[in-house]
Amino acid sequence: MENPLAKRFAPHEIAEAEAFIEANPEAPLDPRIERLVNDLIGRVADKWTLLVLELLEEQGTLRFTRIAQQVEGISQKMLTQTLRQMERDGLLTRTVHPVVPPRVDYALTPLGNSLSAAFCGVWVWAERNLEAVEDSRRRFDTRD
Amino acid sequence: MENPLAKRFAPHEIAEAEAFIEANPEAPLDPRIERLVNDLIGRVADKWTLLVLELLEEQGTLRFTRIAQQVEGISQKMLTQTLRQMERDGLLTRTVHPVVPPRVDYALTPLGNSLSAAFCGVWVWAERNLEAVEDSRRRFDTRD
DNA sequence: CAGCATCCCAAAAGATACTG
DNA sequence: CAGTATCTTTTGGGATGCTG
Repeated sequence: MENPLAKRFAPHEIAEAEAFIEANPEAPLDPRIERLVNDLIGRVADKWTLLVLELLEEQGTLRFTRIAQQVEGISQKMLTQTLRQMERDGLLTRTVHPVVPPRVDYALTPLGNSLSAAFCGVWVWAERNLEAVEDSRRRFDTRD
Repeated sequence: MENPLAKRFAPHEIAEAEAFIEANPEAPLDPRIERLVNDLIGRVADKWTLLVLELLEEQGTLRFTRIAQQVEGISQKMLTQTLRQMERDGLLTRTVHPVVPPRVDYALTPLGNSLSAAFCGVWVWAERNLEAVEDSRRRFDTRD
């Protein structure tokens, strides 16, 4: 199994931990929950996932080939993999139309849209601070 | 060179493009800038980078070994690499104290703190939606 | 068209040993 | 202590062929 921890909790266990966190924002997380959150962050804070997420957010429903064309540099294998993982995590829906030739549509779920919104601050940060970062990199590379 | 695009722009070129973006939020980005932003996102939206960022945000100045202890599962190689990249991007400072045994302190810069703040929404999203995601994964794994 | 399967190579990550 | 150097393992990703 890809993530052995993913099945150790009943939904109510997670819900209780969640409620506890909400009530005690300064309390340290349950290590198991912390690990699940870190795993989740690890999956969504992925280059391809982010690019697909933003593309679907901007353009709505898209077919496999359209996504492949617009996500620069992604291989078909990684796109398939990324889409499957996002589907598994509930970020998008995959709709297969029984026609010839086959047609498969991908679209964000409300959960996917909310994640995209959560990342908005990071995109804004990246655009706002691009110059500062590039400056820092130049300085670092030319230091004695 | 790690990123051949990183040195093709003078700061004022980037600044002008930035201003244009601010003035035309719906206009498509200059492809070169878009690429730089994507590269930057690719570096900061990295599992280890995020974990180190949050750790330093919460605990302030930390030494190498303290970070290694608290970032679960990171190897010293990846930690060194991650810290160097973050330093290069201007997210943190690395202070070497000339003592025996050696002591090296790491602390976020204002830029690093602002990135951490930008990621706040993502952490909140992950905690809030952990249960929904885990449910989705269980359903996906047990589908017919 | 939208993929899955397979093979292969390169790059990234991990484990371990060693050093100023 | 805070790394570097080295070696091994894992993963990423291109290429190709095949299928419903």
